Amino acid sequence: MTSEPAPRWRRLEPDERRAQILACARRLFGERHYEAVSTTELARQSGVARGLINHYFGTKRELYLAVVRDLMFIPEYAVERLPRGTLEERVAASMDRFLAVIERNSAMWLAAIGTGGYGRDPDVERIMHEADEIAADRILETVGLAGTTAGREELRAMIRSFSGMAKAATREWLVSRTLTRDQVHLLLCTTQVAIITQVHGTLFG
Amino acid sequence: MTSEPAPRWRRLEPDERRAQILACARRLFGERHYEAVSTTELARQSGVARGLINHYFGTKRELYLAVVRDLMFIPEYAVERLPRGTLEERVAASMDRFLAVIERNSAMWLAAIGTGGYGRDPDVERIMHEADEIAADRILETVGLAGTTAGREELRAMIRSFSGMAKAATREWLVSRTLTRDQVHLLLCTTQVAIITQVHGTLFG
DNA sequence: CCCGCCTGTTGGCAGGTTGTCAATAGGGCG
DNA sequence: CGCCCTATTGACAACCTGCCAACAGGCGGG
Repeated sequence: MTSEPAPRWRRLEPDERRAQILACARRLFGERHYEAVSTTELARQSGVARGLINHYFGTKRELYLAVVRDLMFIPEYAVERLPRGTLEERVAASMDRFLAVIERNSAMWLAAIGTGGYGRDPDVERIMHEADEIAADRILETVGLAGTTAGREELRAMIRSFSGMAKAATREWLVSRTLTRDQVHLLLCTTQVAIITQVHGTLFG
Repeated sequence: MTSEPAPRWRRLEPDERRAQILACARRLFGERHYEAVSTTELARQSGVARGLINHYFGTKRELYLAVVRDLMFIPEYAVERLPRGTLEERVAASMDRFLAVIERNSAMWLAAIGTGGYGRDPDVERIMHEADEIAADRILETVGLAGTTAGREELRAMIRSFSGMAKAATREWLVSRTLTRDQVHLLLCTTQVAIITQVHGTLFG
């Protein structure tokens, strides 16, 4: 007659539970900064015991790093089928796709480049650096310099520096609203072309 | 006969004590990130009771913000007596002074821009933004566009974006050692000139 | 259909951290 | 010399994090 007592908690697959906690962490870390989020609250909002978070991620810090790593995965804008044309045309086209992706995933992008808690954090810095490396490779392909050998590392370093400007510029566009999309496009295209033709050209032309 | 018992602690002027704690905090936050520094250690190394830190700065967070604010005060590279000449020459000269200052205070500079570089933390973000504003004004003076009215805000926004690249580039130079000082100089000069002549010129020329 | 085992999950403990506040004592001044 | 102002201390309460032994959901063998 009496139905069996409803289980007090459901047993999930590790991957599933992990993803659930990660999603909740992404949300909380997204709206508040590191130290303002306690594992206690994280556990409560995830609907699990606090100890489970340590079981899956080890430490609060590692959970945070997992979130950052996760956010850095931005759907890549297809590089294939880029129009053949002058350097300027190809840069303009790829930058256009880039901004389109950013615009569609603006929240995620801002969260990703805006992540970093406070204080210099070598771990976070390393993750950001890896992401910049990937972006640099993509740009090299785009502009058809993927096979360059002379001054390759310098060029990559300059492109990583350029990424710093791209991040700041998209923030001006999407957060401060002080630049329009077209202005950002012009700014980034001009700069990128200048770096490739003038700077890299001067040094290793 | 017995000399009077040596006082167990010295009474200092508030400003003096405040500065002493701040100096210690600057050192510790410079070598480790926020959460890895405890107020307990801060107090011990400062040679004061932990409670005194809260008395002077309120909270650990506010102490941190005070450090950041302090670090952002970089001795300004004199703008006066800039050589009269072409735009390129003036930009090159001012950039040279800029890099010289950076080189002399590299630890401080890296701590400042590494701090939050990109912070979801609104307070830190606001401080960094103020510093960028000041830098933008200085650049405008340098290139002799301080009086511009057409597209002034857009130009400032672009210069702030440029600051993002300058930060990343100095990091490549001083931390990763992937760029030389000369290469950074060339990169920044070329970019800045391109922004002013091509981008700003195109839009509001 | 029931039982036993594997392992996902819990809950409480120990050490450490932060902000507060009443009490203490340095040292300048009348 | 002694008073008084206030810089400074030390202890307390609340909280947080990492750890771990114990518990129980639910799948597979008998």
